[in-house]
Amino acid sequence: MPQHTTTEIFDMPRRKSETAAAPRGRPRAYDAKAALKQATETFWRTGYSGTPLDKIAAATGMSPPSLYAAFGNKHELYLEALASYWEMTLAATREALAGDRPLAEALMLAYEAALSFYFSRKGSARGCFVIGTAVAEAVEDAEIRKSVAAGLRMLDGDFEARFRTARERGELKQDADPEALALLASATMHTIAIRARAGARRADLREIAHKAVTVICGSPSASH
Amino acid sequence: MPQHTTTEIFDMPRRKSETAAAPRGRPRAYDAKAALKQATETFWRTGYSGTPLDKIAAATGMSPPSLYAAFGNKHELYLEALASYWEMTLAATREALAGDRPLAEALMLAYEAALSFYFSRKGSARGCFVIGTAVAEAVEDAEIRKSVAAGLRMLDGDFEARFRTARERGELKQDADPEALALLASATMHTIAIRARAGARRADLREIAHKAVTVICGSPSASH
DNA sequence: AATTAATTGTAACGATCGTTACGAAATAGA
DNA sequence: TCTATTTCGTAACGATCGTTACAATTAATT
Repeated sequence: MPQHTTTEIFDMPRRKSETAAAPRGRPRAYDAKAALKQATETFWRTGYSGTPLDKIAAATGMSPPSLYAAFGNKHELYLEALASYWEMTLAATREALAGDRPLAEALMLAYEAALSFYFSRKGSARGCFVIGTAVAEAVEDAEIRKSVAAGLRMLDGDFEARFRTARERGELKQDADPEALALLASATMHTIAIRARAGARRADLREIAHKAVTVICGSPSASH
Repeated sequence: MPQHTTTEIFDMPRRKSETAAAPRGRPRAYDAKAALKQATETFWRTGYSGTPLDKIAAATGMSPPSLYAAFGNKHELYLEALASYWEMTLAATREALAGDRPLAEALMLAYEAALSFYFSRKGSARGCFVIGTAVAEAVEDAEIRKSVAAGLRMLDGDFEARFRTARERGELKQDADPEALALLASATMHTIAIRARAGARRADLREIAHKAVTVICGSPSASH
C-alpha cells in the first residue's frame, strides 16, 4: 500500500477522538463529562434546592451561560447527574453480585462498593446521592420521583435475581423467598445510605451490613 | 365547703389553660402549637431549603414578624418541627411495640403506624419527614444531623428492646441476635419511608413490611 | 382616661436566586 | 486576510430569598 499520505494519518485520529469532523467556531473550554461529575459533587453536599447555580459554576469552573449551553438549565443538569449516579451505582452493585462468589460475600461486596461511594476521598460522609438529594424533591418533582422509583426497582431486581440463583445453587434453603430477601437486602442498603448521611462512621456501617447479611443468608454463614 | 365563690370557679380554669395569669399587651392571634403543625406540613412537602418562609406564613396564616416572634427564625422553626416529629413517631412506635402482642403483630403495628404518618389524609404520599427533609440537610447542618442521628439511635433501641424481650418470652430462638434483628427492623422502616416518598402505593408498602416481618420473625409466624 | 406592654400587618431592606443579553474572543472555512 | 460560526466572560435582568423597621392595634394596668 504505497498511498500513505500524511493527511490520511492525521485525519484518522482526529475523527476517532470526536464524532464530528470540525466544530467550526470557538472551541469549548470545558469537559462536559468532568463538569457533570463536579456538579454532582456539589449537589451531593447541599442538595438540589440548597445548591445555587453559582456554586456549580464555581465548582465546574464554567460560567452560567456555558452551563446552560451544556445542560439546559439547573433542573436538567440535576436530572442528568441523577441518571449518571444511578448508572454508576447500579453497575457497581451488579458487578458485586455477579460471578461465582458465595452469597454472603457477594452481598458484602455490594455494600462495600456503596460505602466507597458514600464516603468521599477526604473521609467526610456524604451518604447516598439519591437518598440525600433526590428523595427530598421526589414528592413535588415528578421527573425526579420517576427516576428514584425506577432506580429502586432495578436495585430490588438485581438483589432478587442473585437470591434466586443462590437458591438454585443450594446456598439458600429451598423454601427461601427470594423476593422477601431482596427487599431486606435493599432495605439494608437504604439504612446504610441514611446513616451515612447522618454521620455514622464507615466501620460501624460495615458492621451493620455484616449483621444484616448474617441474618439474611441464614445464621452462621458470613465467614465462609 | 361553703366558700365556693364564682371568682374561684372561674379562676381555676383560667390558670389551668395557660401558665401565666395575664399577658398584658395585645393577645396572640395564632396558636403556636397549631402553627408548628402547619409549618411541619409545609416543610414536609418541599423540604427545608425548598420551602420559602412566605409559604409557611401562608400555611400558618401568620405574618413573617409573628413567625419570628414565635419561633426565632426559619432554622429554629424547622428544628422545632423536626424535634416534634421525632417525638410523635417514636411515641407511636413505642406504643406499637409495647404490650403483650405477639412479636410479628407488634412489628406490623409499628409499620402501620408509620404508614399512617407517611400518607396524609388526602392519600397523597409524602413519606417520612426525617428521611424526606432532614436527611438532605444533615451533611452540612450539624444540628439537624445530630437530631437525625439521635432519633435513629432511639428507634434502633426500641426495636432491640422488643426483640430482647421476645427472646426471653420464647418468641425467638435462644441464639437469635436482638441487635441484628433490630437493625433489620429499622432498615425495613427506612426502606418504607424512602419508597413512600418515591411514590409507592400504601398497599405495596404494607406488603413489603409483611414480607420483612416474616423473615425477621422466622419463616411462618406472621399470621398468629 | 391615660399609660404601658405586647402583637399585629405592611412594606421594605439588602442579598441572592435562576436565567439571559451582549459584546469580545477564538477557531474553521473561503 | 476576511468572513462565518461558536463559545467565552461580564454584567445585568426581574423575582424571590430570609429578615426586620415601623406604625397601627389591642389589651392590662394605673
